[in-house]
Amino acid sequence: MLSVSTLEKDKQKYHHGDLRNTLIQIGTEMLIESGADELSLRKIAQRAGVSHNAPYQHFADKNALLAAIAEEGFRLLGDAIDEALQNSQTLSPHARLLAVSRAYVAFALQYPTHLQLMFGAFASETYPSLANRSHQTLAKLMSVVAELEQAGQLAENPIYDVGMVVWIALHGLSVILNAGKIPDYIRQDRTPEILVNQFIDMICKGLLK
Amino acid sequence: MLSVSTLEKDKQKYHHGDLRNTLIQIGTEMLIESGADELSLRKIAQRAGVSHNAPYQHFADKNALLAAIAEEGFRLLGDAIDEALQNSQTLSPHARLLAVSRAYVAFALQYPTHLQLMFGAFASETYPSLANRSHQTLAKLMSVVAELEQAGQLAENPIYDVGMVVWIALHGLSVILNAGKIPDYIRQDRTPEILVNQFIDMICKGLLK
DNA sequence: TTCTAATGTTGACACTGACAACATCCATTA
DNA sequence: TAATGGATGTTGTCAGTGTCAACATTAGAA
Repeated sequence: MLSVSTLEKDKQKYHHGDLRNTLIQIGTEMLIESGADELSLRKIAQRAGVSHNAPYQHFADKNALLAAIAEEGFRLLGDAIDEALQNSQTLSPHARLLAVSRAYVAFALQYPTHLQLMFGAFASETYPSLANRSHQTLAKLMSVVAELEQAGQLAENPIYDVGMVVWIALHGLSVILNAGKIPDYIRQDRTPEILVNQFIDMICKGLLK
Repeated sequence: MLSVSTLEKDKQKYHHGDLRNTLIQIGTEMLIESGADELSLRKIAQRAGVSHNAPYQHFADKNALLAAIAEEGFRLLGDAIDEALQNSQTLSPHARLLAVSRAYVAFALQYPTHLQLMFGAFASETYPSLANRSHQTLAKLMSVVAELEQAGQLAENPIYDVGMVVWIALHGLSVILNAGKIPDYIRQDRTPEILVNQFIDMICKGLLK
């Protein structure tokens, strides 16, 4: 092999420098591009310009890298929610809840494979930082619920339970939309946004008399 | 190889007879036993006592077999719901809704990998019979909602939308429970059954004043 | 009975995750 | 400054996987 001039911009050092984060980033990209089935450690390593075994210095096994990618997914989801909160500052708590809800489902539809990874069965004890990230995401939902509470609009339920119900509804809707499991005769012409608005509103107001 | 006496009980015929269903059944068992990662066409074929390529006579590829296993999962879920309906015949529509809800979540917790498969991204056009099965499952939920309607207990929402909201909530709760994503400080000591009862009740009554 | 389509087998191939042994490099310390 | 050990990356290898192609066996229709 020829030795590479140190003046080259992308000079190839023996040590990558930040391989761990690079692998997570590339994995995230490939997951978005080609889906979870096409994700292989070796392809990720290759695209990072590193040997097929280098990832094992930073991740115990493939699952550990997937968990890190899932964690990155929660970060992205958190950003999307934050953005919705930013853009709805002047609105009522209820309108903000709907804005956040739409952002959640929009994220789910944009990154379906990510969502599946994020809610896969990664043991919290094995991947505590992943668990933390998911709790942080939930906290963002809770903050909107807290606004409703402060506005005196909440029925008499534990506030945390209200947040959980919202999360559950958003996630259920996301999964069922992604799986294409809403029959046409029910869905009719409604966009995801409209479905979110209507379904979350129904939950806010209650299904029964 | 020695020729096998035709008197042997499990004589090995060249043609299996009902390989397609056998593969689905074995796949279902292995999915329950060892999870989706351990599922391989070759292991399933081996356990069926058949060569590693025999499955390709009945399934275009691995994904097609997975779709069939997912379909079997909807059948099992349907059975669980039917059983809950049987056992609650004397109860009120609302109590029957809760019974079905508990059955749904109980199934999800018992067969977590199945649930993930069932709501994976199988294109409805490619696997129409899987789509049918999922619609049949939804119909069972709808029947309980119809009871509520006939009892005059439904708020003014399209009945199909009510059914969808119930499904969404049940599925969201199932996934989030399976993923272990309810923080301890929220979950406290509540069993899944109690969580189902409380959360579904909250949705029935509404979150807001 | 004959013949053809359905069903099952054998063999091969590229790809994958993982392990072990080795190479390179960086940072600390003497 | 020099060396030395731990962190990082590489090469080689292995069993297991999904899939394709070619072939073998069989059941059922003609």
